Formats: sequence, C-alpha cells, structure tokens
Amino acid sequence: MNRPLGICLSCAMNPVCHSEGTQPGLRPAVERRRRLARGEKLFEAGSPGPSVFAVRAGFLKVCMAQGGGAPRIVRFLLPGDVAGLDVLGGRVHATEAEALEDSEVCDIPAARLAMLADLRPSIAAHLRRLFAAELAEAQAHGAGVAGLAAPQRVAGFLLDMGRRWTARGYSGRRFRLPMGRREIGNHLGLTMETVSRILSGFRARGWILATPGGVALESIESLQAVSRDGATWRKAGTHA
Amino acid sequence: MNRPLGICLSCAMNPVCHSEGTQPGLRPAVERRRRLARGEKLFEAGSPGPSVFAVRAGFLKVCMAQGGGAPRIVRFLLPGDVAGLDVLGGRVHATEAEALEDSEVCDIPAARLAMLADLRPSIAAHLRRLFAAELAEAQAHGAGVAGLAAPQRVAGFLLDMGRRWTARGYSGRRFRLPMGRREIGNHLGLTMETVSRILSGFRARGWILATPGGVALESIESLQAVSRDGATWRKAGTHA
DNA sequence: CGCGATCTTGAACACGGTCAACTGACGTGG
DNA sequence: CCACGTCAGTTGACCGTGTTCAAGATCGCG
Repeated sequence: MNRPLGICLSCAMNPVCHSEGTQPGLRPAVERRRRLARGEKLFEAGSPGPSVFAVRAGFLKVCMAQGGGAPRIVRFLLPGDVAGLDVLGGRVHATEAEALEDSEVCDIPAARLAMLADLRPSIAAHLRRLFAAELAEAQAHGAGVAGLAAPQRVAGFLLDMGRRWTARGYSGRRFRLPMGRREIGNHLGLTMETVSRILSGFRARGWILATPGGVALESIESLQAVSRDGATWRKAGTHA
Repeated sequence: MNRPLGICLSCAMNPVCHSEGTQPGLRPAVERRRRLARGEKLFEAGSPGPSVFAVRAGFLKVCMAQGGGAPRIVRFLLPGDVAGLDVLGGRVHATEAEALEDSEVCDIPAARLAMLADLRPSIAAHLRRLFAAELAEAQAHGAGVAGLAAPQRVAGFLLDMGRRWTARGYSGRRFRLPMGRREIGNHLGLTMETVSRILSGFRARGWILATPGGVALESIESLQAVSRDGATWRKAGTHA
C-alpha cells in the first residue's frame, strides 16, 4: 500500500506507485526507501544494481564526466524528480547522482519498472512521457548554454527553479538554493565568480534577495526580461 | 515486407521494422517513405500529425528555439538515425528538423509505434534504449558546450562524426560535412569565424584535409589529444 | 576566538565575438 | 566568353565578456 503524502502527490513516479495492487502477487515498484547524507552518492556512472530513483525529500545533483574537462552538473533533482532513467536503456548509469543535502529516495529496480511497463500500457506511456520531458529539458539546457549570455543563463536558471518549485505546490518566488555558487556555475558553464557577480547585480537592482542557501525573486518580470533579451541587462546596468 | 538494404541494416529502427508480419493484420510500422528536398522541413515544433522518423538517406539538422536567443541546432541526423522521439511523450514535437541535403525518411506514426511497443516487450525495451542513448548524448553535448574550450569542441565534433559514420559501416576518417561552418558553430556554441579559424589551424598542422563539403581526418590521435586536453592546442600553436 | 570554507569584489588578461575586407566557387546574363 | 553578383569561407584587427588571479568579507563551527 502506498501513501501518497506530501511530495508523492506531485511525484513523477506517482502513476507507477499507484499501479501497485492491481496485479496480485506483483511486488511493489518501490523496493525500498533510502536515506542519503549530504555528500553521499546515490549511484555512480557504471554502477551495478541498476535502479531508477524518485526523490522524496532533499536535493541532489546529477553529474556527467567528460573526457578532457571537469565533470559537469547535468541537472539538479528536486523532490518528485526522477533520477537514473537512462539505466532503462542499458546495464549501467551514464551519469552519477550525489546528495547536496540529507535526502530520501525511493529505489525502483529497473527490471521491475520494465516489467510493469510491459504489463501496463499506461505505465509504458508514462515512462515515454518522462523520457521525452527529460530529453527536451536536456536539449533546452544545452541550447541555452550554447547560445545565451551569462546573465541570461543565471536569470533563466532562477526562473526555472521557481517554475519547478511552483509545479510542486511550493512558492516559486522564495525557495532554497542548497547548491553552492560553484555548482551553479558548473551547471551553467560559468565560473563561481561570474555567478556571484551576476547575482550581486540582480540584488543591487532589487530583483532578488539572496539569503545564505536561498533566494527570493522580487521582480520576476525583470528576470524574465533579462532571460529573454540580454540587452536589458546592459541598459539597466548603465544607469544604475 | 521490409527490405533491410543498405543503411537499414544499421538503422536504429531496424528492430521495429523487423517486427512486421509477426502480428497478422497489423499494419507495418512505416506508414510511408518521404523525400525531402534540401531546406525542406521534416516537422516543426508543435506540428500536427505526430510521427517518428528514421533517416534512410541524406542529412538533417534538428533545431530547438529558445526564448531570448537564436534557435540552436541540437543534433545532426545521419542515415540510420531516428528523429522526433520526443513526440512519444506528448502530442507535439519540441524540436524541428530540416534537411541539409536531399533526404529520404521513413514515417512511423507515433500511435502505431506506441501500439507496437505495448504488444511486443522487445520493442518497448528497444525504444527505452533509443531514448536513453539520445538523452545521454544530449547531456554529454550540453556538458561539452558548458565545459570545453572551442578547439576541444571542434575536435570532439569531428571525432564524433567519424565515430557515427564508422558505426554505420562507412569510413570514420573521410566523410562529408554537408552543413555549413555557421551551422557547425551554431551546434557547438561558437561563431562561424571561430570554427573556420580552428579548422584552418587543424589543416595547417596536417591533422585534417578540408574539402568543400567534406573532411579527411589525417591524425585522429592529434585530434583526440586536443579534444582531451586543450593545452595541447596552445603548445602546438606556439611553435608552429 | 580563530580557523576554514564559501562568497564577494577588484584588476588584468585572454579567449572568442564582432566587424570588415578579401578570396574563390558558382550561376546568371550581357 | 567574360562581366557580374551572390554566397560561403577565410583571414585580419579590434573589442568585450567572462576567466583568472588575488585580496578581502562573511559565516559557521570547533
């Protein structure tokens, strides 16, 4: 019996959990819960025991190593996000995930998830939806890093985080940012210093309020303007 | 009846085509073939008539628009590649695809592909594999654009194209490059001029031979060295 | 209180972008 | 046949954004 409490309601794996019990004798999708301390790795690239994970609480980062460069943070995981979908395509993970703060995840063995998908077309369709969404997100992120100036990327990052929190029923204007400046920069293809400077700029204009480990978006409109048009930034900066 | 000729043998949709006939009364996966003239669009973002496409011949680019920036080329499609998988997750395409030269594709209606996947677990598993591969590729590309210097990206791009041609049974050392410098730059997050300069540099060192619309990789080792370690470039450039 | 890590800020530099001129291939028309 | 226009590519010179290097500020924590 699953308990759709709190974050479970907006969890990407919710439909999968809800399928339990419809096939008597079938084991539940979630093998077990797992607690992670800050800094602990959920899985590593090429790790055994392939599972997909749903984040119940906490905050994780997903990293990918690349020949000839430092590992890059591919995405951040919020409660309700799914990690390690790529393991459904092969035997091992292409990425690794690490907790940025104490977290809790649901461990869903890949084999069991695949079996469920084969038994229930609705779950197969849901998995396709998750894949497609993550693919589009990854492509959009790559396009942003390739084509946008630094302030646009930072503004877009803040807005995107807000959107994701909103989708979970939390405030999209005030939320925690448990990752460091260095990690934001790593994710956005910038240095820690550049991120810090741009956030300082936003703060100086009164667009955000930065508290240690969190932000408040005071002027979402201004951030949207910057994220759309880099020129807004230069103009605003000139007379400020 | 399908004819696994030429590129079909290494086509990502091959297992799907081969599933035909096993379910009498089921229509073949491929609705029809479609020819595209250079510059013609295969599908647009948000377009109706959702289909997945397998490239039989030619060369395509997949683009994604982004608020506040020019559209970016997300990937290039070679014969045997699959385009538009993301439509399996929703109703519309998140990207658009355009032929860089006269091309031919197999049109596989999304609904039919989903049905096939529900009937045959092996096809469902294959789709998951395709999704996972494309996701990993997109993430790796984003990580590269975020973390690598321009020469590393260009070298990596050439090597990656070679790898993909090799996987199809063609030479990974000499192949066509039907896209323009501008399009390579767009894909890599660089300008046309930077791409041109770097290719000139490679050519001056005898690492590549650039012919109009094609390249020959003369020293894959050197290119690999640059793609792994940007410093190789500066050192080599100093004494040249 | 003092140490360390994280963040902020400053100054100089370099990579890649921008602007511009030139080349060569190709196609058209005089 | 050559003049001409166009367009992609190449190359050069300059400049701006973001990096690098370095010095403080801030905060948590023993």
